[in-house]
Amino acid sequence: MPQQLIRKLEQFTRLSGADRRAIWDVASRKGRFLGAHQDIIREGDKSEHVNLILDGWACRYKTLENGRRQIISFFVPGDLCDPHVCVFREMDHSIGAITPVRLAEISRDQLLDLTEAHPRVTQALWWEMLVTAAVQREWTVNLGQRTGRERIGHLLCELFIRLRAVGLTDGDSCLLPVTQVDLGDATGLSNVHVNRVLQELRADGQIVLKGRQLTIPDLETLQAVSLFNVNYLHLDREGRHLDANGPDTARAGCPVPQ
Amino acid sequence: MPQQLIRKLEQFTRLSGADRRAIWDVASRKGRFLGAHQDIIREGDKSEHVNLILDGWACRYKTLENGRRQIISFFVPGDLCDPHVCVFREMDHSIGAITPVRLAEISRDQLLDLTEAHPRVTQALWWEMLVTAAVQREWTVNLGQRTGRERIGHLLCELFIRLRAVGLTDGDSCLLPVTQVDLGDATGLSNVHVNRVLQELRADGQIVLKGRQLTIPDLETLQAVSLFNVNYLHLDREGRHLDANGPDTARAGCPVPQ
DNA sequence: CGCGTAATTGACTTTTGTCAAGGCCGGTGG
DNA sequence: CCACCGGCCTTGACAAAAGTCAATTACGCG
Repeated sequence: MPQQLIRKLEQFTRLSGADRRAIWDVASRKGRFLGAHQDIIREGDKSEHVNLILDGWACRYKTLENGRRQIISFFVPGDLCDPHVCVFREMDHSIGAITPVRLAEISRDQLLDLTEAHPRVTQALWWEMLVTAAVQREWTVNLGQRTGRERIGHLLCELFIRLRAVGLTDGDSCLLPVTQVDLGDATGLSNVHVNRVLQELRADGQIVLKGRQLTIPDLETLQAVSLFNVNYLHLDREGRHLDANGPDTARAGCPVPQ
Repeated sequence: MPQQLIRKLEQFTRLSGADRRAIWDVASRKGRFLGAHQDIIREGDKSEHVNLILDGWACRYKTLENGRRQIISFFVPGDLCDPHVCVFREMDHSIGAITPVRLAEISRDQLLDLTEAHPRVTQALWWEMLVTAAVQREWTVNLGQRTGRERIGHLLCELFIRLRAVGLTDGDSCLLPVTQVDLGDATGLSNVHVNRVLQELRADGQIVLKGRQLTIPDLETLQAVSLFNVNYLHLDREGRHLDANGPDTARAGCPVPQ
């Protein structure tokens, strides 16, 4: 079931059959199902394990005292939700399901065993964690410096490319199971403005969005007008220098503390 | 010279004398000086080591094709700049000095030696890295959901509290060696608007800002009107359960990959 | 003292938000 | 099969927040 995670990690480095089986194994132990709009974990809770999204979409979010909500990141299949495992006493944000979600709960010990036995996986999980941080930085840029239209365009480019990296696109189309309110909460725009921006993008032929189906006829153009530079996703097999050797024996710190 | 780093790490857990000496040691090997506005490392460069700020302020930033710049985070003494060491082929952003800066360059191997010998330090460095990520998330919220005034107020609260955590405040005052343009680049506001917001905050007695000296007469009030919740900085000795024991021998993954 | 950077101010424009009403559409129950 | 319901999308009119431009002032530093 964790095809997407494996596929994503292989954007960074090549994994052996044993590596893949080990990932498959930890991801198949303990599952959980949630309905749309349910919280996977809430601000203030203690996070006990890492959640791997197997199916569906989720998001990290925070709600302010004045009631406004910011979506901090989106999670799609193959994403790991909270690597803070056991360092922080409690979550400083919530994670909620957008669609119905199926996830695997991976304990800290399972992860430690996995990484001790599979240094290549360790490297790949490090890469995954650092890409997550890079995405967060890019969101800061998005919210701070781009216009409404650029923000939405940028977000759609990012989501499309991330989905493509895990095999969840179909040509130039993908599912986009989020409401316009969600898009607004992620981009810092009102739902009304999101609506208008989407119409503009549609009118210019830059997107086709009908129901939950998104089509980007010309990704390059959308990227250009959205000031989207794909570098921050680091999808270009940066760990490929490891491909030649057998199991990597270089010292590799473990991406799970304690 | 790395008093601030040590002091900061002790916000999380208690360190032994040997832990502190080991940190002192790696931070004293190789230093570097930069003038204000010089780049410590630039987008596209290969990052070879972790930079520890010993003195001065720096910032992470990105420049878009249209010339606009977003400051993604501020670094003050005691902060570690780029833990991406050697996973990514190249930096996806730049780090620049705001004031003249003195920093320590810590190689990956030094860090690995340090963490292998000092599990408590490993834990603390994990905590530091996760706090950095939490700060980045909070910036996303700041840019997405707060008004100009709240954004500036929030940023000032954060900086003041971070400085206080490393002993760089003096009562209710601290140095704020950034221009209004910098504040704008960090909060997504124009310099003109930053100026007006600062005047409002001054007029309401919420800050005193003269030259590079910032005073916050009533931090609690400023926090309240800025929707600032300190939790995300995780300064409350969350690792204090480790205090009692001697050197911690629990498995601790290393916060430096490869 | 003079230069250059940074801060300030005013007038005006643009972007985005708010409010409120109406339309679409899929699902459900009679 | 159809009417109704609720969530989501769409639209218009207006308001508020923030940006831009341009000129002026303050201030630190050599």
